[in-house]
Amino acid sequence: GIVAETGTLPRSLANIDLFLELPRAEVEAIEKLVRWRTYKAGEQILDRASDNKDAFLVVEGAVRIVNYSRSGREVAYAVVNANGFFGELAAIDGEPRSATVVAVNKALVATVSPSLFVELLKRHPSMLMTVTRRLARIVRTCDDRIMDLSTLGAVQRFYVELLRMARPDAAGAGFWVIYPMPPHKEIAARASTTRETVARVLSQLSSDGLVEKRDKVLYI
Amino acid sequence: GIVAETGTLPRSLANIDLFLELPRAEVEAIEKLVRWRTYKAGEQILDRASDNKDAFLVVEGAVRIVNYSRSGREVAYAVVNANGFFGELAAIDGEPRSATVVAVNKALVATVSPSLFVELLKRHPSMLMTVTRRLARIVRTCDDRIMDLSTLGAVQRFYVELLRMARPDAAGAGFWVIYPMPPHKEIAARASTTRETVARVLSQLSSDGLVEKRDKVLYI
DNA sequence: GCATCGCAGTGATGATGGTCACAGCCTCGT
DNA sequence: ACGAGGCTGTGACCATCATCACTGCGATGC
Repeated sequence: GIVAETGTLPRSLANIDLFLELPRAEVEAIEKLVRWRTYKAGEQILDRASDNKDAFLVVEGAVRIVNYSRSGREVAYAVVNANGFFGELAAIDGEPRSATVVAVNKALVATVSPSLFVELLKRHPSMLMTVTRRLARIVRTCDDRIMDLSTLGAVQRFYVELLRMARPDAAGAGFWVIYPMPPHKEIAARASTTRETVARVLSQLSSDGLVEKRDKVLYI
Repeated sequence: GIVAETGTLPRSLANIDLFLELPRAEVEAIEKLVRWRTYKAGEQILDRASDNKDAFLVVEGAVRIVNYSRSGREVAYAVVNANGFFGELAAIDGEPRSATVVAVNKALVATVSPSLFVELLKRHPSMLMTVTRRLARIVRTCDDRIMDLSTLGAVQRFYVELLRMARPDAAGAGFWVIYPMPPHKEIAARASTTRETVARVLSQLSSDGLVEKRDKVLYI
């Protein structure tokens, strides 16, 4: 759920996507080999500059993968939800960290040493295959993004980002909704533009009657 | 070599990076299961729109991975040289092609059916690992590029592209050289800018004495 | 050897969008 | 309940670059 405010923590890796195909016993063994840690909302989990090479499993909460340019501009790469993982890159190739990671919500995260991670991948080819498929998906996403950045203007990028975020309305009619409407700042980071542009275009769309706002956006 | 003008073709997969760790016998078996084809310089090998899902091994020559926007703008992703491979994405995840591929030189390419490719990966985890590492490298490259596109101006992107292409001069002194100087058009595609901007900035640099041209560029 | 085509250089122009600067609003925490 | 700090709208301005439009030049083919 969004946040289980209830005091303590189910330190189980049973639901982690990566381990779905592993025998229960093995997963329980792994649970004892990882380090556990909770992070507060907004807390930094991993810094681009750090020389840490661990892989991370997100057990509860969610996490944003992000990067800051020298000039302080924020570029958002992705969000990893509960039961996902991140930090595979450095664990696999031993190169330096390529991005910074911060907790969105309060989050419970398990840390896996790179040697253990690689060991597991070697022992369980199906796990390796999962990682590979994930990387494949990431590559596709990145390629698309590069295309967008290279060929579209800021406004258009914002449009497609909107579309990406929107899901067809649950209750029938041709609406599309963006439910937890993220702050302009964040949309801007995803579309690689500025807060101001997002605000402007949004109010433009709104006055054109294309979108309506009520804590969430409605599409016509 | 650049091009072996000598008539025919050494249809061997012995040097393909992917197979380096495989026993010779196995590689020879594979040689009989692939389709062979040569392409002329500039010929299109793979179209973004095609529903083909094969993987490809580059035996001779080189290949450019590229994409065209609706407006005809070209975005260059990468170059795959002899002994490399491409097309893994679709072979792995079965999704549609994400890019177009054209031959740079005359090229000899072996085509592997997706089922065989996956089969091989399953049978040889070390091969899978190689593919995974390659994807990891690609992801890193893409991330960097997204950063550049998001935070740098066209001119600066061109600068860093120049730097990326340059290698320290073989013979001592503090020069950096770009040897086979690609046409402006192509540099522009890599840096996501236009031919004109490249030309302009280049002549600017040149009049500042920062670079000199003589079929190849010299750095001070 | 001449014609052709693609590459290279450069100017003029205009749209796009980033930056700065405020002013109103929420919303949370105490 | 009230302040503070973050989100949001919007105006003015101006740098950046893509686009268009030509002009040489250098290969390449017949």
